[in-house]
Amino acid sequence: PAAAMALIAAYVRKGHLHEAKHIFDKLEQPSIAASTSMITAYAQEGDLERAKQIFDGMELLDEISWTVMLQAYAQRGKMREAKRLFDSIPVPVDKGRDLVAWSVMLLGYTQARDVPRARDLFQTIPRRNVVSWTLMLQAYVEAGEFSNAIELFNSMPERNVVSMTAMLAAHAGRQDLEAAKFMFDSMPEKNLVSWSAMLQGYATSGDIRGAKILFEEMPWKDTVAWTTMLQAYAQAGHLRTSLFVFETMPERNVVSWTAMISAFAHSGNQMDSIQIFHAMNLEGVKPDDICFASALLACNHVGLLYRGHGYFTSMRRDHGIAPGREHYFSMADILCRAGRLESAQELIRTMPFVPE
RNA sequence: GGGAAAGAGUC
Repeated sequence: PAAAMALIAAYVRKGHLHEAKHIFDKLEQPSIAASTSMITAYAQEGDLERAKQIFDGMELLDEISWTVMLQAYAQRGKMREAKRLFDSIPVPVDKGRDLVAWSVMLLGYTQARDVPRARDLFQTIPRRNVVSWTLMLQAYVEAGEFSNAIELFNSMPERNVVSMTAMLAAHAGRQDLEAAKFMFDSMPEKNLVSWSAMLQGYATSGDIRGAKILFEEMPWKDTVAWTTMLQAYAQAGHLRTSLFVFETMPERNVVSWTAMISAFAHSGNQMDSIQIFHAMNLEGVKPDDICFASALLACNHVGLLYRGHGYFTSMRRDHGIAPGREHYFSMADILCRAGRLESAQELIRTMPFVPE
């Protein structure tokens, strides 16, 4: 049973819902933890119905199972459902409401760009911690309410490396290199994310020289940092250097590959993009929706009808990815360029989105 | 043994 739990947790973490379910189904008396893991697994798949089914079938619920179900709704933007559930969570009179549940709600409103509700909720939290404050900061940042973000940051009772990095990243996002650097230099503790955020600050400000210097000073580098550097060169038009970074980095994930595909496509080398896309498949790195969008864009620009169509159909068939708007539009564009107007119209007519 | 905040790719 304990071993089964460890297995389920491992499968869920890797996104292997089927394997997790297989083990879960064999348990006669699933523990709260096992059921909670399965809720997480279904929520990851976007299958809220099954997630709720498990939740409703549980005899005992604890703080974590409530919060996981809450998160399932909040992550999918179902804030009305989330709020209903939140209000039905029993609150122990002595301890008060679980802070994590507050955080999940706050994050949900942030992702919904609902600053008024986020602020209301934030002000209702009886004992805010640094996570609550950082979430509220992020709500302002993502809604573009920068002066509110600054004001909140300055009034935070406590800051840590995460909240300071969030503020640093906000400065970087506005290309305020001075403010970002000032924050970076004033941080008593820096981790890989802080360094990476600073690196991104240089990159988006077009200071490729500063980016390179910082990159070489970094005490640790992961794939995110390497890809940021790759992208910095690509955006500055240094395609050769970008490719050099790509070939030098110790590991490449789907984001690094996609950055390279786009770098070639944006510089007019669409055939190189397509070669990179193939090399990625040969390496066994699974393309995701964004990667397919980039590959389709490259096909579109050089008018590769059959290849483009091959990618488009392969998305669902081989990778289980539902084509989104941009995939349909790219594909329709490819068809148009090839003179297949009626096929293009048919595709747009049958796509599961409202055409604009 | 299961839950919350910060950094990279498309537009």
